[in-house]
Amino acid sequence: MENETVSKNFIEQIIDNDLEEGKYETICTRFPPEPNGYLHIGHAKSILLNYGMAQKYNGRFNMRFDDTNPTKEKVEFVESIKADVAWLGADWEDRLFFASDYFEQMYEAAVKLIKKGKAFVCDLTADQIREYRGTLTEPGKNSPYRDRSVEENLRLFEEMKAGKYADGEKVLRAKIDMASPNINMRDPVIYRVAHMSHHRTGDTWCIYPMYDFAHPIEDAIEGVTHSLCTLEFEDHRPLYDWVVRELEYPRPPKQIEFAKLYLTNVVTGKRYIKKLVEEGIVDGWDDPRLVSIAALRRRGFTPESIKMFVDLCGVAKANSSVDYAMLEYCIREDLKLKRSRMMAVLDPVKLVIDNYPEGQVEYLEADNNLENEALGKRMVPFGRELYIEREDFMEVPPKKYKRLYPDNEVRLMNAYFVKCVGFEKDEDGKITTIHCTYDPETKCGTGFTGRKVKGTIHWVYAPTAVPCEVRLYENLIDEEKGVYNEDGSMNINPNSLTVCQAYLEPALKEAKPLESFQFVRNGYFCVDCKDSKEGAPVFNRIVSLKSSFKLPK
RNA sequence: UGGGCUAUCGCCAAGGGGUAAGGCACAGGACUUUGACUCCUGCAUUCGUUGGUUCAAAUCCAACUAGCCCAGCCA
Repeated sequence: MENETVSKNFIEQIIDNDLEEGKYETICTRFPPEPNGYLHIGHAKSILLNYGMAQKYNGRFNMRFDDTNPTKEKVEFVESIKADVAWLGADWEDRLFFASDYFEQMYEAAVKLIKKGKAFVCDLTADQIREYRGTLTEPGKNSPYRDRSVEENLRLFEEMKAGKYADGEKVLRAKIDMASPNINMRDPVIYRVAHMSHHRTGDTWCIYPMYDFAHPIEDAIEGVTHSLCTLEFEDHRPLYDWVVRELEYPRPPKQIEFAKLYLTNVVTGKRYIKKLVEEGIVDGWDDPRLVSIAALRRRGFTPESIKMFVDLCGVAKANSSVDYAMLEYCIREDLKLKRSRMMAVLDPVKLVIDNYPEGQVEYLEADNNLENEALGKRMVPFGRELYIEREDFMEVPPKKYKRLYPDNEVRLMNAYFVKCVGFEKDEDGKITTIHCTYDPETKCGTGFTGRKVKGTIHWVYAPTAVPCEVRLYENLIDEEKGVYNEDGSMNINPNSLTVCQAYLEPALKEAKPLESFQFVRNGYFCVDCKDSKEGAPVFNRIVSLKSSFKLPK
């Protein structure tokens, strides 16, 4: 129903059109990563876009590893990519494919091209091929091997396959047009020799197809109808179409390009992440300050929030960089109704209720989430000695300050009104203890309306408080200066990670890895899936709450 | 100086001849057992620039300008 007013993006318009014209009965999309690294937020856009289109049009979505270059690929990446895609909720059902499964068919396709006189074996070296290719402004010139006979090409290609030639000695090239203004059409290499063990096919092959040749074939074999990829492949589309046409596929797939997703103030470049890891600035490619899928998961982002984010960003063909605040908005929006709101004190100072009986403990009822009854209630211990947030008390309050200060009364969330009657300092002037009196009449839930207070603060009962490590993350990058300098260095924010020794209410001790909560006024937190040991969990701050009152420092 | 693509608010982004949607961000205000949430209100006389066609142009035409991508036997 919310889609009624939302206009269709350009890809949906193309699909609508194709369906109307009867080009395809049902559509099929795919996510085709090369297993050569970890996935990040940019891949999430491609995954959710491809999957989303298949869903929307009741079509199919394939998972396919584009493993045509054994020099760069590893099985570990296959597993991590599958896990990330599944976590995001893109369901490929039983359609998990590998380009390497099609090597035989690709070989046959190459032979077909040779027989049609559309491909030839070339003996030029890599350097020579580059020279012959021409430049952006000058046309290239034909390879001297371009006019070999079909028979000779067939024989040579067969020998390439049989392992008669060393790496780089010969390649198979498509015969198109060396004078094309599009460099991709200047007799592109479509097969190269690489004596290397492939992570799936082992040593069966020593020739491997190039992306431009392999990709359209993969799509065609699987019956992909709309092959969605990023903008840098626009120039490759004529070649994609050429391959599909020359190979005479009956229902040719169609390549559609969209702009990559960039985020402001984050580091996505692999070599930069490597540098950050080496310098010890982050603790790995899944450090919660990074935006790899694994990092976002570890930080506490949900698949739903990432889906919302991708949807909000939209799809278009203009290069753009989305404000990080948009991602933060999405996770807040996703978590606010479905997670419990707990009390945790990040920077504790002791509060003593002078008129509360020493040694007495009572259990107070608290809603886990005021707006979501389904999350239920919990009992929170309360007594004479509490911890409250250091910033919730000020000896000399600034204007509009609503929290605790001498003679002011506030509500202890889920408990009673307390009034500040004094405080203690150490020799450095640091507040050590705050003294209050409480009013039993004002107990939460009794419907007391006798008087009102302006502020509400959170607390934990000191004797049962759970000490715990809490990590607060901020932008990894100094916002003012941008990510990179001309010299390739990065503008790292020195305060991107702050570790607090916090106190949690007892219920939080039971939190499990990846479980997330809202800590009242401190934001959303998630149990670190890596660093949570037995005893108290380690919490990562996912995102802070918006705050319209800034404490003067 | 070759080819391809792009240009609408601080950031995304609709709109494709009939007089600028929406979201984020931001700023006010209301409400409040979180200074959160929620709820109101405000936020492009103007669509890269300049001309042209038209009763009417962000939308059509022309010429500019700026940005991104392409010269891997990477994907």
